[in-house]
Amino acid sequence: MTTVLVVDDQPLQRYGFRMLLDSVPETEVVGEAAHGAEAVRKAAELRPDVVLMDVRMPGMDGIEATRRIVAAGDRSRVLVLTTFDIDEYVYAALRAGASGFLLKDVRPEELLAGIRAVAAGDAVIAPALTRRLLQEFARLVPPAGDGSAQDPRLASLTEREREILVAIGKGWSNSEIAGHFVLAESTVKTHVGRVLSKIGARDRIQAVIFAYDHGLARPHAG
Amino acid sequence: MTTVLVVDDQPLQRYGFRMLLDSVPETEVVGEAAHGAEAVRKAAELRPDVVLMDVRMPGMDGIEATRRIVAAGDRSRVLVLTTFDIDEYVYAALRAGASGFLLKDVRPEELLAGIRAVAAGDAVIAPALTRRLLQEFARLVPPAGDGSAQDPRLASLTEREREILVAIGKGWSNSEIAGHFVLAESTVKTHVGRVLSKIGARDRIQAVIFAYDHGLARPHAG
DNA sequence: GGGCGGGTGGTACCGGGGTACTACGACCCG
DNA sequence: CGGGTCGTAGTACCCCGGTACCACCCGCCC
Repeated sequence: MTTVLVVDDQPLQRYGFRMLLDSVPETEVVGEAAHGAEAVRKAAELRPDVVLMDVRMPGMDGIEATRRIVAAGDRSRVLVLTTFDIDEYVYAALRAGASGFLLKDVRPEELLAGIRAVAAGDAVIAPALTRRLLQEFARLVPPAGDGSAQDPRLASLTEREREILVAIGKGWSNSEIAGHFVLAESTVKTHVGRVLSKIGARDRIQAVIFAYDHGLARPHAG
Repeated sequence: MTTVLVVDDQPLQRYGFRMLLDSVPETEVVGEAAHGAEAVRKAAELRPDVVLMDVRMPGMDGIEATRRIVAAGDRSRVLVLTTFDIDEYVYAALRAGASGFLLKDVRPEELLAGIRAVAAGDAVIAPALTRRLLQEFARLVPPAGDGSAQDPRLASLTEREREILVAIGKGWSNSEIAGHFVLAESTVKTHVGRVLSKIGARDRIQAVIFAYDHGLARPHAG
């Protein structure tokens, strides 16, 4: 038996969900909420297996409510529902920790399958959204593990120059680089000058950008 | 009617798929292939709506075959199947341009639903994989614009100062920034100075790094 | 040996970047 | 009204970064 909390500001919509979910033996609606704040409160109180969450609501919206419910760590999974397939909602919901994202025009059996999957710890995405998500994903991932088709400008650097470029990418000044590699500052200047010339950067700022774009420098999000 | 090309090195597996797909009126298997090279050739020849592609095959594997079929641009969608839920396969397949990824233990009706979705231009992911994909996605995206758990230094910036920081992140000089925003260079210097002070950067180079680390600047790998 | 590329140094110069400080209009709020 | 924030703008000053040019050493290879 899967317990469900239905969150939607439209009473009629909640009624529809309740009818559907209570009509099958495997799910049971244990509570309803009309807005985000109530959803957070009831989720903490009822500890449902799944929270069926509408995105657009007055007051605290579904995204923020999702974030808080997930942060509470009560093992409740959140399945987000929306009328429109607006991308920003999708991304925001996923960042908020939602386990799934479906459109409201989902067929009943698909919704039930979605709830089943989410309750089991899996995740679901509406097929229409999955395509865009995959495109976005493919766009994000490639720079991480390519390795073969690297920039010829990068290949033209000597070992030492690459080290210098990495140091530039860390934001070090010439004197700091000199200190780190035990070199004269004039030597560092020579190296930096050659690096800039080889990669076609007019100054070390664009060299930093080059380093980030080519994976020589990596975010460490502090 | 959806035409399907079945690609698998196991004859018995192909037979199973053919029986299933030909048993319903909406799909028809128009061809089979036993390895990647044959798959690429037959896809070009038969122009199926959907290619059901096994990942593990002798010779050219399903990933490479997928890449070539997608690159051919014949509008064939590739639905990748694998026995194991190995992540690297998933990511590689998605990068290769696959429209879907399902496990071989999928229930027949889910496979049919998947083929239907892919033929319609949507995408599908096995629920068990979707969860991991979403986690990965959430890991990749958050720096883009979280809103809650973001750096207080970033929050302390005014709207204008954030714009300036983004411009700095693009590698623009003060005069370029001035030109872009139609400001006096002295004004830009004032803004830049305040930005550096607020985020605790000693010069614009470290501001560039800050921008990248906090998602205000994005790699564009060129 | 001589040439060559890479790494290491130096000097000299100049311009952009950063700092310090000041100032004023617009706007909001108590 | 006064006070605060924000955006705008200016002047003056100094220093780091970038460039140009040169020089030496080392290892390698023709």
